[in-house]
Amino acid sequence: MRTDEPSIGYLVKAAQARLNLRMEEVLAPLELTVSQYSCLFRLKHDPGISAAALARSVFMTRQSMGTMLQQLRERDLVTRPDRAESGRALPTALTADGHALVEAAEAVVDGVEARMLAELPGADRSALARALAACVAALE
Amino acid sequence: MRTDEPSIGYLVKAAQARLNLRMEEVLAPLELTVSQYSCLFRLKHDPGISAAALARSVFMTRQSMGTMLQQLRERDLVTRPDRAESGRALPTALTADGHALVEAAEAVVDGVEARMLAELPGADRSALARALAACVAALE
DNA sequence: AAGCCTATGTCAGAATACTGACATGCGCAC
DNA sequence: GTGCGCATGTCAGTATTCTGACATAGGCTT
Repeated sequence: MRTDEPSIGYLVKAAQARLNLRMEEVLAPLELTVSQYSCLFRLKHDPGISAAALARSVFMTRQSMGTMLQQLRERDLVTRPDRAESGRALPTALTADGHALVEAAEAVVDGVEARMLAELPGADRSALARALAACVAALE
Repeated sequence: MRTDEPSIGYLVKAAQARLNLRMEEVLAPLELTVSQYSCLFRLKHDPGISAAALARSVFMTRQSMGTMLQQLRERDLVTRPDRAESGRALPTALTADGHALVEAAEAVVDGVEARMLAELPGADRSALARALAACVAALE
């Protein structure tokens, strides 16, 4: 009798927790937290995005993103105008330093993800991605 | 051309974030946070567990668990001896109130998980569980 | 044009979880 | 038996993120 299998919700949390832990380990030498990396990564693919949209894409509040962007700005990793040309949104983007750093970070983070998926054949990876996307959509 | 598919790491984070959000919503009427629910849930299945082991099982530090248990103790949801019979570990368990509350919480949380998996056939659910477990193990 | 709604950015305060540190108690090697 | 290592619990301080609130800017309806 095996009725003690962990729920899928718990497995999702477990996977996220371990992934976060391993990412912290490899990002620490670069002086980056996981949140900061996520932010820079997103900025690389969406330069000029607003802080609020950036926050939503990495599952944070815009207030927290505000303080984080201030720190990244002090390290000259991102740029942000003091005033908006039109509207309230301040378009944020990477500096050259920020771009270089996020590329270095991507290399080590890709290593972690590769390690996580090492035992999964390609077909299983696709199925996992589709299943997770379905879960996300169902909780919309 | 579609080369912008999100990584599995991002999907894991997205699923966990949305799941947490929906759990917060349904647990709020019970005056429970997700962390508190996780703690009570684990205590239901492992009465007498130590706070440190409890913390590990819900991916927190033992320090944070200490403060959380203090709060739960003040609400008479858990019991904890002031001194250990042997060793340092203080065996923690649910009170009758705690047991009743966690069962009510399980009902609403199960609803959220059911909603998350609504679109997935049974075979896909098994595959998802196995894939997630493999990811967790690979990051051990 | 005026009013309403929404989104963005920011300030202030609170909650939550973390790291570092230390004492205590057990088990194990020696 | 003694010393060492390891786990647990707790205190103190820090960091991160959150909620609540407000002002500003644009779109949309009327």
